[in-house]
Amino acid sequence: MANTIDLKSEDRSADSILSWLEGRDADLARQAVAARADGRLLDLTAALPEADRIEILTFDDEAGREVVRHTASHAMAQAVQQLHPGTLLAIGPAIEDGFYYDFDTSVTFGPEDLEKIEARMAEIVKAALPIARKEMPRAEAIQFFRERSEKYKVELLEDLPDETVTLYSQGDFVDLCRGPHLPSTGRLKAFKLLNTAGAYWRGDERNPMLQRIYGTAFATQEQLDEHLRLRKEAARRDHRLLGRELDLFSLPEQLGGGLALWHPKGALMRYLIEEFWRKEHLKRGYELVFSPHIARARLWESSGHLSFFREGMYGPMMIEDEEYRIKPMNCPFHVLIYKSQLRSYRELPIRYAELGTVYRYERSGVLHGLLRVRGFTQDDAHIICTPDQIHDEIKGCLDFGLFLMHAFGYEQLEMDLSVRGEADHDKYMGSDDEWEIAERSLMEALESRGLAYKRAPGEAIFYGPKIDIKLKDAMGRLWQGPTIQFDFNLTSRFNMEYVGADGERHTPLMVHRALFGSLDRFFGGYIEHTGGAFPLWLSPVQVRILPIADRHHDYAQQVASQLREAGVRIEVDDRKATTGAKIRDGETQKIPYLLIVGDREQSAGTVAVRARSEGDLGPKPLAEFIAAIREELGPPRS
RNA sequence: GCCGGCGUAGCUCAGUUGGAAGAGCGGCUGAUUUGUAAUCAGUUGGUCGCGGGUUCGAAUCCUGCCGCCGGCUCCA
Repeated sequence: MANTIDLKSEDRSADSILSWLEGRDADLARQAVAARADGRLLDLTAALPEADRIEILTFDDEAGREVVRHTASHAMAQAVQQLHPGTLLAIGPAIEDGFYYDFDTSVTFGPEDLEKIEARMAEIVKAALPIARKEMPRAEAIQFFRERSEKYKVELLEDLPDETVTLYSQGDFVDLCRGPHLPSTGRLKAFKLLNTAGAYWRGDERNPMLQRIYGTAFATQEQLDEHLRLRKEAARRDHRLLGRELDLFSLPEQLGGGLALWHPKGALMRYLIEEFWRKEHLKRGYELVFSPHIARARLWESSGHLSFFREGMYGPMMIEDEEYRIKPMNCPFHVLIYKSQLRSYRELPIRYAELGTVYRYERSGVLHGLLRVRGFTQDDAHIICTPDQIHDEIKGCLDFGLFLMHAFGYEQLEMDLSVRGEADHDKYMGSDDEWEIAERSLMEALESRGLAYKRAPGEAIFYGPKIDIKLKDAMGRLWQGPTIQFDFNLTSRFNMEYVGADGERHTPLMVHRALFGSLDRFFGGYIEHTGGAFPLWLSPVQVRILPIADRHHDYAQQVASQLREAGVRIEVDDRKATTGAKIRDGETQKIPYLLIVGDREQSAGTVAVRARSEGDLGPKPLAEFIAAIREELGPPRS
């Protein structure tokens, strides 16, 4: 947390914040990276501000981390320019967990280059170069960078609105930068360059391709080591590796990019997830529907998808001279079900839910395991209701989403409320009234549940505002979770109506809602979250029985049939292998319980229980074991 | 799609200067009858991603495709 110091009675004669702080609190001065007063970030080299209070930022503050990483990115850029003169600089910001810098250079950076650059950075750090801030009129800065042929910097400057800009320099290196920065390169403690990648200038593929180097920096070597350990752990948990090791799914080349096969164990898990999902929906008053994979192109014209989602859709196929398309979304089908009759307000709310498989074109370069595919199943639902009902419906969606995520062990959630931008209301569908009621119902739902959320103006989709829930996984990474979106587009395009109590026709409100989003992606993320160690209710094999020798096979089968009767998914490892090898295989397969049975168990009618990653729990009567796990055999309860 | 890297047995990976395709794991067979994370032996397994070229000779060099990986962009 930021250290706030009252300045009112302080002696402000020191020539910088840093020297003032050194006289006051040497410890804090060592850890300080920047300061903040009146909401403005300041370099430690700046003079003490007029403000009444000052916050001293350290690496523990988010803004402080950014300062450290941004300074690291400058040190990297300096190292690159020293090693490869003529390299042009694009941008080099701090990002979540690290930083990057984009370069325009004729050399191609490989892993060896990263080591060399890192070594040079270490020299720059050792030299403890003072970092100086300089204000300059924009025109002068343009002239300065033009002389150095830094065309990207010139372009950035030309787009800046401010008449005065700031430059930061350290040794022979100068960069356009808002700052703040550490007072000296010597204050960088622990950093590491991670990988290289191509990146378009300003993210636009019509622009030149630059070379990006990613790195990260921390306040201490221990923190950096921990971060690198987590990265390694994440790589070890990669769902593509676990998917093969646990025989859950595959994406064979012969099948085509972005198309997955669910193997029996993965399919069983998916079945269990879907069964849970369906039951929970029925419990909450949803009605399940099914829809086909293709539809006349005209339907997609009516819905507008052929205009605003065209690039995501696969090409036409002709059926009896009529153009059809594979569905990229389920919404129009649900709308047609709604429109199959004239609806009364008494029927509302209507909640249609479907596990609908959709196909979307994704460029080959973005495909990634199950997380990014071309065919996937959405857990889609559309709620159609009156304005009176909308508040309760949104709360219902939110509660449902939170329940489901908790059921899968996601405890840390972040909420975004995406609303219209201030201006430009023309580009959005729906009336001001509709937007107001929609935004209010979303906001109230979040607030009634005491959830902290981030309001994001301008982030709404053109057809309505939405809540996005993000999940933090076991390795601290954020994933897209449930989304609750208003849709003013389809209600209007399909002229959806209901007859109100007044006998008049009204346009209902429609909410599009997905909780898993994509079952495929959710499953991929869940594999990484759990590392393949699934809870009992989802484990394809819940218990494996390991007879010690052949003479125990009969007893093992007896144990197996009793467990099977109790509804446990079991296997008997009757291979001719040592018990050690069987245990190792069971642990590798991440089976929750291994039951070892030998002479002692056979004569006592017990099983020796070994729990996944907990080890030997000793012998237990079988009935006792069954009673102990019975509660966890089924899905979580609401 | 673009930039960069990679592609050798089911998996993980060696393969020197262009000169007879290898190991471990897995699979199969046999022996061992096993007590809490790998018993031993034998054996099987290859269009060296695909096509074209250079060469007396190509896994190795050149070239065109395909796929995968890290990113860019977009999003579930």
